[in-house]
Amino acid sequence: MVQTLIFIKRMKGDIELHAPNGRTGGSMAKTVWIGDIQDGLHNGQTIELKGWIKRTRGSNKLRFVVLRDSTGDIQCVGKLTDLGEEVFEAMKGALIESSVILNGTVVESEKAPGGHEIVAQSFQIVGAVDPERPFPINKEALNVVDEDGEPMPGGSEFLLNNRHLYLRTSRMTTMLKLRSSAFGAIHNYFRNEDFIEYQAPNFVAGAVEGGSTLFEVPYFGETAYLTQSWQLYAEAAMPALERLYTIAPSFRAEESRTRRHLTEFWHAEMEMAWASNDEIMAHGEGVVRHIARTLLDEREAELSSIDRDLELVARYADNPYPRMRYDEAVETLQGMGVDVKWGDDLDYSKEKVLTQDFDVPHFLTHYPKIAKPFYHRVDTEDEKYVLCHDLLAPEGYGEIIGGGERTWSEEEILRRLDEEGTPREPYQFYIDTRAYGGVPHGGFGLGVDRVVSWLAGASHIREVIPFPRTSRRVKP
RNA sequence: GCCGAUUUAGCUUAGCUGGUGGAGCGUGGGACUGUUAAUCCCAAGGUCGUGGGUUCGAGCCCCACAAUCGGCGCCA
Repeated sequence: MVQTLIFIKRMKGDIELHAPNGRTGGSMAKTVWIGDIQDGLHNGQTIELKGWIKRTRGSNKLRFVVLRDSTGDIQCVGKLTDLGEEVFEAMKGALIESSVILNGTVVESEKAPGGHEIVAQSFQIVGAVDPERPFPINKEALNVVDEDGEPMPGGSEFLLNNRHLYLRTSRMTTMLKLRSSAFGAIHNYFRNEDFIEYQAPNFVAGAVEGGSTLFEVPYFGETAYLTQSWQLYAEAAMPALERLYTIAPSFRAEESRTRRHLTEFWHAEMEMAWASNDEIMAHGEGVVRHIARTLLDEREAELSSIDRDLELVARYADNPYPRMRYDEAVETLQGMGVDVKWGDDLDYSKEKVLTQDFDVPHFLTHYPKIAKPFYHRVDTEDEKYVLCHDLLAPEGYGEIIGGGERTWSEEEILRRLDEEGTPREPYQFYIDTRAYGGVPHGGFGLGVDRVVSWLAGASHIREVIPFPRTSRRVKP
């Protein structure tokens, strides 16, 4: 199909936009972005700007209209003498979040926020906002604080109910940009390391995580479940692709009421043939550090705008992540007077104590076999342990990676299932994959939302996903 | 699943020992030619989450229910 190509100059070169040929009678494509204006690319030019009204102020002869688009904010000045009575009145009556097209001259101005402003020559409202129904999110709604007076815009019931409108406010827009860069960084990391992207089904027949609750879905007279992890299906493809990864949603029907949990979260998972626990961990460290580095390279201004300490993020990008065996962690905790005994799983309250002195993420390895499910491979050097790892983020953000070597021989996996009293039948396809050329292998799952939440310094994981799903909320 | 809270105008909230609810933002009207979350004046806007109880009288005390938030368990 023939399409009209419009080439637009942006900071990073030419961007191709595709407009339907002739059908709309002309192009709606936008050619000027606020971010570029504030970077000085349009000084002295007369331009056409398309955007939304963020705020207005002024007198009855001079109006200031702050416009926003996806790249930033800019102050526009409208003078009665330039615009004429009719257009000036329209500008005066335009409400917040009206969409507008404004023509004017870009000037440098020390008085304008950002250093530039536009002196308007024309002003046209595209989508008006009704005064009977003004944009409900105002500065008061954004002023939500918790009991300690800390800003907590993600915790307001009103903002959660109006999430579809909250998305366009500056904090949420910033979080979505950080999130995008994090997703891109994960793809780049694994592709650069010769991993192949691979998709597993979201409807599944059985559990992956022992103990985690599954969401049931009616499935043509049968019951299916929403996947908790791609792992079992990734292991099936491991002999074909050897190094594979995905970024996909996982679902867990846990009534967790914490700032680290969602019922639907984005899971970056990798699986790797011929790999030891140490080698898998090296990729876990590699991808997390690459995400931190990418955020600094691509989103420094955004991180600063939400008051994130850039030196802290740089520390996470530039330093190796130490490894600590489970036994050592337990001893450390006991030394701190924490009531924990060997064989206990380390819950969040203990993780928090353990990580309070960490200045970078730490791996915890070699958990007792009794604390982990059957697919974790037993350490041949000491069969009390399994070859696994968790990566714990500092600043109280908790576990961001869980992974390790998999039980790979058919004989051993059957023994582990029997030891646990887990029935074989639901895992028959998984056991089958061991019967034909099993090899040592492993992988990990990374909670993408958790990593973004941590690196952004968010007050709640809800802050970094557009429409959070928790045990109490599936709307909007 | 467990524990702890909250619910007053569109939003954010004040409300004393129980005696007919105040404000800021937003909206409408007015003033102002350089504002920076503009400012100043005026106005409209409330069956105080729902149901019941105590009382001469309930936003406030008691009970139930509902919605939501925070923390824990579990995990990414």
